[in-house]
Amino acid sequence: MKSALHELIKQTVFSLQEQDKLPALQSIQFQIERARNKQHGDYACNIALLLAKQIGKPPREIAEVIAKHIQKPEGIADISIAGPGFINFTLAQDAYRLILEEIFTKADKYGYLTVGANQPVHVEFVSANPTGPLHVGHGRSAAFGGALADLLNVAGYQVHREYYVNDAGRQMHILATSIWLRYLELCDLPITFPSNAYKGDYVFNLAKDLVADHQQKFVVQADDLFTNIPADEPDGGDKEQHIDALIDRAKQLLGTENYDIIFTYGKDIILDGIKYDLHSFGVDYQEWFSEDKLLKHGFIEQGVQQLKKTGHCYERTGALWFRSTDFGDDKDRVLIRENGQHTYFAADVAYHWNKFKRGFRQIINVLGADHHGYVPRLRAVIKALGIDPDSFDVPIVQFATLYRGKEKVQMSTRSGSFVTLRQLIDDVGKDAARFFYIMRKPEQHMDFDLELAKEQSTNNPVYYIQYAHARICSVFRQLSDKKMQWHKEQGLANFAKLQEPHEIDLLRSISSYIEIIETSARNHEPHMLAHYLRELADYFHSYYNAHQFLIADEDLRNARLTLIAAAKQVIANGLQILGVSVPEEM
RNA sequence: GCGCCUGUGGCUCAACCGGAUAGAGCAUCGGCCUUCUAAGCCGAGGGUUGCAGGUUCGAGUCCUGCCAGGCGCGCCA
Repeated sequence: MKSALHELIKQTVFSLQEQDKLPALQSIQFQIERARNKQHGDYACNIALLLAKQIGKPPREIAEVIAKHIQKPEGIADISIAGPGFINFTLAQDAYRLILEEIFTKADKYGYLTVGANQPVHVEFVSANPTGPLHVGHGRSAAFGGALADLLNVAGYQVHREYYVNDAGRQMHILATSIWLRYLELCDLPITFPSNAYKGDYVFNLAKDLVADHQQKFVVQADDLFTNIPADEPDGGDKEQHIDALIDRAKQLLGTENYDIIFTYGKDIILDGIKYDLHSFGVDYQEWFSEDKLLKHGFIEQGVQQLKKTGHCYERTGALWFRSTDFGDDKDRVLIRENGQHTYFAADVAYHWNKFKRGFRQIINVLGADHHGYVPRLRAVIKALGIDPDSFDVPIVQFATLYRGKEKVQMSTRSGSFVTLRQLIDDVGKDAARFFYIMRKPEQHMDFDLELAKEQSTNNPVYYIQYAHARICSVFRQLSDKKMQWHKEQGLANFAKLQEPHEIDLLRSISSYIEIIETSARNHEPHMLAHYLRELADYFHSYYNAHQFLIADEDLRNARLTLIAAAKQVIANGLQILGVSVPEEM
């Protein structure tokens, strides 16, 4: 309806210009939007306000000329002019009936749109290094990315969810070495655990399993281990040098084969854990794309070559640089180091080139706030490679500051003191956790009080929405008890009986679902859908308290049941997109 | 020092490419269950949208400068 009205206004103004009733003007970007206040009808158009200046007449006057010449379309009951010069449209009752019919026809597919035109979209999110379990910070990216992907899918895009597995870097070696050192501790060797190693309990558990599976196979002499290793930070040394030396020593003492066993073992178990956690959070991927794969397939070389071809690369002090400052970055970036090794950045160049080459027309890369400094150089790469910058979006998900009551919870994977996503799911539940995250727009910093989320779980908006759905189910369950029946067709036939303000409010809300899907998908803002569902549930609960559904008047009963059945369907479809379960009873 | 994000009732947050009287929830106070689930509903109080300018018919939204908080500024990943 929104786009139909937009087209209608456009045509009307055009024809008025041809008849010289309005001066010819440059094309103008006017809007049709949902009226915030229901006294203003359902839709409002601001075109007269925008034309006023160019034409030099009061906006109301222009609005009247336009309104007078609009051929009132089907489904519109009233056109009026209000306020400073808005043209307001009020939907006819019959328009609502048609929407309800469509809801029943399409059922769980209601809300699926074609605006995406089946265009392939690549959505990358979370992509945390597999050096430890996901924590609550990743949870926000997972909830947002998952909902966005599902939203785009519903909007008609062909969505590909991908997790970039950073499994070839130094951090992974620190992990392997950490596991091995814990293993040696368990085998009663005198180990001073490095300050820069991974200290989480999960490393202990991995080491324990390693002992169980391989017994003493990886034990070495303690003297060999620490001899000639540069001092750790607490001893006045450098923690980076210390750990790097230990990694080298581990490879040397264990030999390639045994070292790889530990390395792969740690990586696989942790990655499996991440997959499991995300799966139980309702987030699944089409592909887990590993950095290792980029390397082995020569993609990094390809990506760098591609960038070189653009002529924006140069060599200096033995390294290969990308002149990202040509594209707005604040400094140039190294691709290939002096020692011949590629940088992380080079891998990312290759990865994005690879995404593009796989045929994705839109690339969405959800990043945590700690990586936002990376955006300018990524954008520079996109531009240099000749990819349309508008097809590349990098939503930044801000941190959630964790609280336990009034106490701030410090998080650090290294120190091991953090709340895992797993713990969060176990504590507050998948539904509450996901909805809580999704309700906030990603760029908004948010406070997450674990205690409150737990204690007040019954006050969480998610239950409020789910309850609305369960209540409707309950009403229908009781039909037979009261020896009543519901005939949908009778309900639609008696649709005009729905004249109560509560009923109109609910209808209005239901009728805007499609637009919410479209807008939130277009803007990459799933939180809009969350807020909408809250509001829809609100209208339903008010209606529920004000009127009876299971009443003697058969015509009215059918009409009302038809209305709430439609509400139920919309709530279910919306929650589905957000990854929240849809209970039939609570 | 530079860059990005944020600043909206006591608290947590909305406000759909700038629109009409800035909206919800929590908390507080007052009402509503012999009636379809009270995990609900109805009502009340509570605001100079961080501050100061600017742009225009119109600014929470855009621009400039401050203030405050978060994050980032490696040939690390």
